[in-house]
Amino acid sequence: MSLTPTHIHTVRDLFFRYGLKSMTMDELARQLGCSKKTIYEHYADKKVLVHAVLGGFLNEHRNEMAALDQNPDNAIAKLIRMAAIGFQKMRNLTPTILFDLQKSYPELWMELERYRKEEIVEIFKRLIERGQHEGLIRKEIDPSVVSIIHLQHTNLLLDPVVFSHLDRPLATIFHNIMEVFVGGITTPQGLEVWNTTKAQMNLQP
Amino acid sequence: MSLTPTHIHTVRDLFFRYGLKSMTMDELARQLGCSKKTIYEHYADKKVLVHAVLGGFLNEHRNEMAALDQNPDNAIAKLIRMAAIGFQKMRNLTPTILFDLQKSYPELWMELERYRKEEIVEIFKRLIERGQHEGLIRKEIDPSVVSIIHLQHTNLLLDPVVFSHLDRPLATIFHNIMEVFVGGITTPQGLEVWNTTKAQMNLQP
DNA sequence: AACTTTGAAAACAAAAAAAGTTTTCAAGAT
DNA sequence: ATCTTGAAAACTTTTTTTGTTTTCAAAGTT
Repeated sequence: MSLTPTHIHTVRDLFFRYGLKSMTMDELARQLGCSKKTIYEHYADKKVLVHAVLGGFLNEHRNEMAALDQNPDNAIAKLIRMAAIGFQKMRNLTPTILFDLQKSYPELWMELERYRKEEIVEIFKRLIERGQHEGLIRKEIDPSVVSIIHLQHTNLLLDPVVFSHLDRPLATIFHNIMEVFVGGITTPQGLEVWNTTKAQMNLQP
Repeated sequence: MSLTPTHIHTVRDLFFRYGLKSMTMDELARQLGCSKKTIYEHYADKKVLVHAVLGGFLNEHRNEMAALDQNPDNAIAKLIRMAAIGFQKMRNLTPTILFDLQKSYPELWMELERYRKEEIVEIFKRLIERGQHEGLIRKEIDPSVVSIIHLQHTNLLLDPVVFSHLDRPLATIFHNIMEVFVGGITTPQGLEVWNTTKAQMNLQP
């Protein structure tokens, strides 16, 4: 048996839904309808499997970001689209899986942290700089500082204490965060772009 | 040290957030800022602790139901309020904790199932009968059948596949479910009651 | 029709982790 | 000064999980 992409996607679902600890290899095999032997033929051990699944998740995001980076939108529009994708992906990261990652796969956890703190922040920093050249973002804004602020905004979604008791759709929370953030960094011209972009946007993909 | 109600509430939070398996006794002690010894002075073993926490959760619900049952509302209003509380409580039950319960504490899982399938369904059945006597619910409705339908409605909230991809607030989902359910069982007079009750209701407590 | 191959299912050993117990020790109470 | 308390940490025991191996039956092959 060959463990198709569909299978690996099922594994991701299970890991994300029940956490890495609760989802044992036996349970995984049972849910996939295959034997453990088959899993171990494709993945040396559980750690490799977990890395493959989360690495895939991260790569997906990396690719989406790269694709967006290609297109010829203005900086503000890009920034918003990228943020939307980031927020959308965040919601899959439940407290359980984050907890299990930190505890049992610290290297992978650090890799995810690094990805966010370095790669993503770097992309946003460059976007903000571009926005400044385009005259859409105010010159007083320090791109390094502000891109970290954005990272912290996305972090808020991971903390169940912050917004979840409000019982608002992610779209609403996203919208408000962007309203503050974009409003806070744009020139009058940039604000116009934000208003038109906003009108076109559809957060649920 | 005495493990105050605050502490036990923290334990509940941790169990609900991270699941029963990921939350080990060591981790629990660490988070509570006490020693395992202290925990074991109050609870013979982890099973007892888990039972205490989830028993408390269930009892809370039982008491809220009993309190509502006392007040002199009409059957429709009661039914809606009770449903609202039930839905509200449901959202705490993440896939992880349900999975861990079924796997590691099957007796407790069965007790929760029994509570919902017997006690709660019984309460709703009686309410529907009362509603029929009050002329608010149609006589063709079979209380036994319809109270089970309601149970199944609440079950839908536990399945992450059903509604969560919609990214709607619980309040919206609740409202729609009740719109269908109440609309489906009421007499014209009952429908009026539902419309006025609806206006007063505030789902976020 | 005998013979391979395949892979699920189950049994297994080895390793890891968690439960539960005991010891240590320092801070506060008596 | 002595006693008590309980966190912290060390420790043992039990349980769970991992990862491997074996069994066996169904499907395909010659």
